[in-house]
Amino acid sequence: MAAPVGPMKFWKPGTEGPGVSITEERQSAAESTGVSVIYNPYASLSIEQQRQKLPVFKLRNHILYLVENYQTLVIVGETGCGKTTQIPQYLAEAGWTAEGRVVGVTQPRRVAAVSVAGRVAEERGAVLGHEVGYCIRFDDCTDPQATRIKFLTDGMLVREMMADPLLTRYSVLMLDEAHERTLYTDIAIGLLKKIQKKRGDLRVIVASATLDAEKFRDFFNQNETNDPSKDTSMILTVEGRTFPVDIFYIQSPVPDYVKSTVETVMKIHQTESDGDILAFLTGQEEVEAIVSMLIEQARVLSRSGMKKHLRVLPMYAGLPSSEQMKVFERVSHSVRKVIVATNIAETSITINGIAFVIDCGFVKLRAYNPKTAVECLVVVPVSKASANQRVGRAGRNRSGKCYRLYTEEDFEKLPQSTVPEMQRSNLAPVILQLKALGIDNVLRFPFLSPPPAQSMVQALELLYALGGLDKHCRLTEPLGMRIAEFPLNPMFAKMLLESGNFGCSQEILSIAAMMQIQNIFMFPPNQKAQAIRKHRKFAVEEGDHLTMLNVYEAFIKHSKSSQWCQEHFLNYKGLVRATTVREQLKKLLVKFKVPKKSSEGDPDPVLRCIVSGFFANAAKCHSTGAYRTIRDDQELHIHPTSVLYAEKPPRWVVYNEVIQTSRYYMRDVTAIESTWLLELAPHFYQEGTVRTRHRHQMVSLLYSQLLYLKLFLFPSSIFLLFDGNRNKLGCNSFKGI
DNA sequence: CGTTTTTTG
Repeated sequence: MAAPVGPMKFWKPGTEGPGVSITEERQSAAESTGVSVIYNPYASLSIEQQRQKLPVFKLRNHILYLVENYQTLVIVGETGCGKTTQIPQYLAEAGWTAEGRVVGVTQPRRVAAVSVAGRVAEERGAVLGHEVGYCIRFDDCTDPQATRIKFLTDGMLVREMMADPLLTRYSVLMLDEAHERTLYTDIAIGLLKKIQKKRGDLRVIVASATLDAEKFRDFFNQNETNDPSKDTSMILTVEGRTFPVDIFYIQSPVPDYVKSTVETVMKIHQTESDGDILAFLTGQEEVEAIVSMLIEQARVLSRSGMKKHLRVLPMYAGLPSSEQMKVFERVSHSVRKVIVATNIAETSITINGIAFVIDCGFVKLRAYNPKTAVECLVVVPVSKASANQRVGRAGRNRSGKCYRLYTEEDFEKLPQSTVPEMQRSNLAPVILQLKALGIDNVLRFPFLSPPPAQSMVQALELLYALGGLDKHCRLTEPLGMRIAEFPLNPMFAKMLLESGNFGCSQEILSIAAMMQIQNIFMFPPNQKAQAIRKHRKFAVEEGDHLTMLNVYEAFIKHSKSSQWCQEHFLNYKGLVRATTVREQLKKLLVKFKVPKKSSEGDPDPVLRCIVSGFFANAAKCHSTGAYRTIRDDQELHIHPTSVLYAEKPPRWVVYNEVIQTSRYYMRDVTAIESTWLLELAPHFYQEGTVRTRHRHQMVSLLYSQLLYLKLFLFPSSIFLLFDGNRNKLGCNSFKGI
């Protein structure tokens, strides 16, 4: 096993060393997405024979026994063990779907729910949507009478609880990929724990990676005695079926992982036999830089007579989908594919045929500063769990190698797992959702990982300001309940609900829908200037909201033509999605009897309506040329993607969100009149100085949860990025009060 | 004056 030679030196940790052995690495590699069913080495066997070959089959009766006797089962299912497709079927065969009951399986991502449902339906010889179905936003493929095994996104499960708080139709719920700790998985986990107390018959199966198994078991265990025979939860491990992956570390730290990635790719290409390469980087810019460097080097190589060619492909979420599809294309034997990707390739997509993985050791994550209520994107070291997940992207169809561009010593210093999303998110939608589910005292909600107290305060303050909560922190009727019903952030929901009063619900619907889609404007690297010129046609001086409205209306006027989109460098799929989102939102407005009206081209009511939802996000331009928020005097700038960027800056603006990268940037910005703030949010802004008196009011709310939090808790000022950061989490969390 | 990790309802 020759390591690459030259400036890049790797070594494989020996079994005697401090490092983990290869087998251990594989065991701790997190589970794959449900898309893993693509690869099937037993395709020539009958479906029944294939099912029996899966590692999980040997444990079929054991699993059924445990589900029968324990309320919660934590399954540590390694990659390729077959748990996602098989366990629901075992349960159905054992009678858990008798008398109209349903076995539900949740997935964090839509595609996974659909593809696994398809595979299971096929195995059962069923038509998808009958006995086996799936339910994701915009696509309910189930039959209320016939469906027995139902795959759904965890977000959908939380939504279902609004109609049926005890999930009475379900006999078993399996939460797949729970170790990913996505926001909705965590909410579902807390809610299921509560439901189990009222429904002793409900069974929960948590599918997780090794690392978190005990945490899940202890969380669900209702046994308060020391007698383990009374435990209500249990762990079961199912071995996987993957190929060995050798891990190599770099000998000494590299100053520039971009350069090192390029060098490592070239070394692999020149010294290793067949097999595609997957490199993990942190962002679009890095990916594109490496792609062009590699193409350059590959040219030099082929000129010098190298027979084997390199096909270099970028992969990130912002890439047009036609470009994304290229990474799945098969290439001839004389070509080696190199895919340079962001963390999209870690869980969201699975590429077959990867033999070599290069891991730069960093990841770009969204984090939330609970003190300033600003989200930021930060590049941080990956967690061990992520690094192992990256390793696992090789070894799916054959043995492989993983090159880590950091030392083994540094690997050991990495945090065990990434901080759960719950602890690095804006909690306003979460709190509202919980309140709508009847959980009034959100402080006592069983969070698997409690979020920072300050995030709670921010969320409660915002919801109060929007009128969704009253001064006792209770959900208001009907406003609060209605805001919660929208699948949107509360500010958008409030804006929509107000749109009837401004006589512009048509326009606001289009704006709200468009704002949910990222990357509407596309910039193909080679035609960037041309694209910007085309985009300028839609721009208006009022700002991004009305610009997006223009785009949407033009799209409709041109009969939703994909060709028209291409000509104008617009994201066709995104625009189609905007129309779907708009339909869904429109139904809710009809339900709440918001009159259908148009301002007939008058921008004024539309802008005022935007302010009625986003008044809290107002900023003023100062003589320095920089903006500052009204709430906190925080310095802000207009994001370079805004149409107001490089224009004469308007004195007052509102924005949808702030994102901190190199500076604090406002995204989706619209010019407003300061008088509108006083007019439309008199409870939030005072006349004269336009300073907030909101906080003042909040502190006067006796007995409110908010006051409770404010008086008793230490405010946090540090971003919580890693679960391992015990001290910081300890002082910021409200657990135990 | 200088840019978007990734999901989900």
